Amino acid sequence: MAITRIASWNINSVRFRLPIVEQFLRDAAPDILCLQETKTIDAEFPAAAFAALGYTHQLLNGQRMHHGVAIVSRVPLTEIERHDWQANGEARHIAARLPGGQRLDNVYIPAGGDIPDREANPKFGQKLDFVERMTRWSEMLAEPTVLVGDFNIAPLEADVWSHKQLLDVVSHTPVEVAALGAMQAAHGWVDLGRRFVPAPARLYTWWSYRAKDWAASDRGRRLDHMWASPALAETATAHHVHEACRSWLKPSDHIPIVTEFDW
DNA sequence: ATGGCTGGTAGAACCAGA
Repeated sequence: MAITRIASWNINSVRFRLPIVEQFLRDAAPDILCLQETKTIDAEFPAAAFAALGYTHQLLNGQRMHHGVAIVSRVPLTEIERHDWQANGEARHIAARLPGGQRLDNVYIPAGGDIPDREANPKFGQKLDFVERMTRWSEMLAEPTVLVGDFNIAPLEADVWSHKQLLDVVSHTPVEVAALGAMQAAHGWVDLGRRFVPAPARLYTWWSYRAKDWAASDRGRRLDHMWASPALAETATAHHVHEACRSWLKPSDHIPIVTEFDW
């Protein structure tokens, strides 16, 4: 058996942040990296830079300016499909078939705007609808799958710096947490982050750019996740959050997360 | 309690992120 490392990172512009992506790939050496918020059309994706580091297999679903996802890999993979769970043309998902037959889904769930109310803020309703459609998809999904990405929901009290102060803040509201819980139950998804770092231990993947000192204030949230089908979850051997990347030059506001599988 | 920052694109008294 060998170890396969899968990483996920909301990079907040893959072109602007190419130097730190390259540094991460050198340091962490994942076999596969799933990116969200690439913010570029596929024709301008820095394909040659990734290929130069050995990540020659690339699946791209980008768009101009916003959103965009990609999977770059040192092992062969083929595209299965790309869902548009908002039915509005936004590039938020791509899925791959891995060499061992496993399925890998990379998703960027909508942030949902500022106001946690469907009527006052249509983006919040779109976010809930997106999760609802992923729940219907999860119910039907019958193959061993790893689902990673920026879910933009921090479900547990220990996933945020202050449960009480974030109850009305989009990403941690009870309605979002309930929707994500329903999605998790629909396939029996195993939360790999919490399998290896059980609550109530602190586990964050995002810190706002607006803090003067992100590490000192430590007002983090766990917005990025890796889930696996029950049988596949048993093959996971380690999980890491690369918090140091938040302090790198020109950082993303998210950090990369990695799970190792014994495949 | 509020405001605080960032990238892309346009050239903003912008938008979107979360």
